[in-house]
Amino acid sequence: MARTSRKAAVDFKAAAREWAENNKDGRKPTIKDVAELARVSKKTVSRVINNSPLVNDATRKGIQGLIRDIGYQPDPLARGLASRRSYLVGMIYDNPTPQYVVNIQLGILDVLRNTGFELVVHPCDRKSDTFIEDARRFIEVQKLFGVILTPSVSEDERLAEVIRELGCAYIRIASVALDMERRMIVTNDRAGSREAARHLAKQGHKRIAVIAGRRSFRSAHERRAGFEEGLAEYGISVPPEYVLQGDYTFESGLALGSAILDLDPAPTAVFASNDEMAAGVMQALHVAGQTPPDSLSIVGFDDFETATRVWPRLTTVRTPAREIGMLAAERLFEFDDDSPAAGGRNQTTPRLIERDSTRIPSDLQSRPEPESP
Amino acid sequence: MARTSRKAAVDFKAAAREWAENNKDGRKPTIKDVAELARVSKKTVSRVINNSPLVNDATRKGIQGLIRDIGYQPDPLARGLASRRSYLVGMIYDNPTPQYVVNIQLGILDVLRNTGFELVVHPCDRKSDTFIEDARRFIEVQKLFGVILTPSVSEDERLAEVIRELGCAYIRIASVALDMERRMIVTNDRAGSREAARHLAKQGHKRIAVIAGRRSFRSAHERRAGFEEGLAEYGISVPPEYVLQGDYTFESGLALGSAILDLDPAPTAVFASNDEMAAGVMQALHVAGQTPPDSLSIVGFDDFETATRVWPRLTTVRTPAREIGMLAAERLFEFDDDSPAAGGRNQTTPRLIERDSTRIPSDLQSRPEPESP
DNA sequence: ACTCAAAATGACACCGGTGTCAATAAGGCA
DNA sequence: TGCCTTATTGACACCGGTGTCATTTTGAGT
Repeated sequence: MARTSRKAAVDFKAAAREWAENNKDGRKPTIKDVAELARVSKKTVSRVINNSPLVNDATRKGIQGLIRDIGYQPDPLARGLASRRSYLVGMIYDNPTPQYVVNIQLGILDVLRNTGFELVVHPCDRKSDTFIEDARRFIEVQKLFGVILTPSVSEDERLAEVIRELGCAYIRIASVALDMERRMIVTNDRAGSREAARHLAKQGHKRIAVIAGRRSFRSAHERRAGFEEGLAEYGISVPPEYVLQGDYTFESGLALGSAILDLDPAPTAVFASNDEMAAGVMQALHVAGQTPPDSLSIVGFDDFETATRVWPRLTTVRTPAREIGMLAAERLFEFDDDSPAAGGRNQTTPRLIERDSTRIPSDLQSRPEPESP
Repeated sequence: MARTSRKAAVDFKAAAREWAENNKDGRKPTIKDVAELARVSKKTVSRVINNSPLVNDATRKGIQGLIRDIGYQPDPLARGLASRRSYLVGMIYDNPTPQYVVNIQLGILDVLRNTGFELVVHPCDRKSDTFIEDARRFIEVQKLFGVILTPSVSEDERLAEVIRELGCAYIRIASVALDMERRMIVTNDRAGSREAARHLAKQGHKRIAVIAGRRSFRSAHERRAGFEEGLAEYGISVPPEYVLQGDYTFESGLALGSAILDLDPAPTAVFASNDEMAAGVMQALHVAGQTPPDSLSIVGFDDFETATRVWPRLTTVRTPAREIGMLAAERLFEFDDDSPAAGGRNQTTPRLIERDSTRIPSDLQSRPEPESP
């Protein structure tokens, strides 16, 4: 018979039965109950719960079985109080685009499921002069295990600094590396819009307008820069009068859409830095009685639901929001892990989804001129 | 000089200064610190924090000032551990429509802000056979202060029963009263779709199709019933072959949209039970080369973003999701309050938003026949 | 001044875990 | 076999609040 421990071996199965019998009133077991049934100290049970290597294997197995049998679950509040760190992960966001927020949340939750960690959502307003203090209090008071920052708060260096000061784990989701690699999930927006540009260029477009995103968002620069890079590969450049300043809202897209109609010479295509604005310019065309993409091809960015709801369906660049959420959560749990083994993927590359809002420019008769770079 | 307390009066301002001086290392104050500075017991401070009426007014004022001055914040984990109830509110949802989820969340958070409570999101899958157990564990282990249930899990009676057993506060958001009034936020979907019906009837439509929502959702029945009620006021009824069974998805709307085109005689209008399906129908028309609302008027339900992104913009019924979230959170905090004074509003009535997807049926020449009921 | 109920406050254990450090057991080696 | 290092375990205080119940004050009434 295998030796289990130097003390008289405890019959863990019997202990579980004992609990079942003596607990007719359905009290939830605590660590003390487990310890007594297993005839060990609370501390040993605690070690098992926390996967401490300082436990004899046989002891561990037995206690784990017992825990399973009687359905013990450590109290996160007590654990949090004692260890000064809760079992909560915060998601701090300021861009309330529903598609984005929800998908990131779902991605994070995919990873959190069954880990005992829970997700606490915390919207904020960067324009508020107390938002940093609010976030600090949130993190400090709740003793968050970690936080995930999404654009555009994720770009706030002061906030990041505060979080670092607090010693809290964090992951920043952004379109460019703003921090140590292991603390970032970067969505390669630049590569994505490069694809968008190539797509239009291949179709033969030459006169292409760009609707830029809100200046204060890094993604706005990345998307625009990537797009111009892509066009440059085909020797195309965007003249200043062809770049319009939007702010990522549908309304700005709508307004700028009609502005585009007044451009002379008229562009044959437009790249809107997100789907909302793309939908806006599409609507502007409809209002003007046009039927895209006949006179104007449109490409968006994000591939949120809107892209497939509008008509014609939007050719756009897909940002895998849910996957991004998952990656962020995964990396968050590796935050303190310095081993070279750690550090999984922390980049996602958006990809072009071709739909119906782009086509060969009307001034080209039959086929495009695919002048490959 | 006003008497403040029977003991030698404590100078709370001086106490605050004392703290500032002796705490160069920036330790966060605990209840013990406050108690010592105020020369009272921890318990008294605790009473002040919890607004217990058992504290002398002068004492209370002083301690409150002190708390403010030194920036004391009670530790939610310790409070939760001791009182067996955390400062977390859970939102349990299964309908991941981003618009809905985010707006409800924002509404709840509007109310939670600065209360010390935080929102924990918990999506679930009603089809999973463990979702009830999962939810139970979630609530029990986290010792949630309360939960807010949104459709359609909110309709699950077994879940509600489990929550009741746990003694947890809860509010159910649904389209009909499934529970005690004070535990419900009901969105009067029936009244909303009645409006939609009246609108079409007033425009002169007679042959009107209906796309029903997912059968297992109460809202599907309410919306359909309300719509038929509204039509009935104008002596219109919907023949069986005009009601199509959808499932609230865009895809079902798309499929059913082309089905509608095959109907003979063709309806002049269709009521889709939500915007997603309405958008689907609209897209089906576009695919078929039609231009709504020329041959077919469309009205949706929800007024999510999609409604204004499609072309023509959707006439629809607005459900004030954010407001619903706020109401739910407000009622949640009154859960145990039996006073008749308690119990604020717990109903919201959607209202019709007229846009561009409905018009006088083409077979009527100039003006509608507004046969008021 | 004395009595007593009501008002205000405090003492102390406890919530359910973890951190620290000491104590004990086991295995390797001279 | 005795000594020393390593592996395992436990004792106990403590995290920062709240619940219970006793104790002290206070103010009205006589």
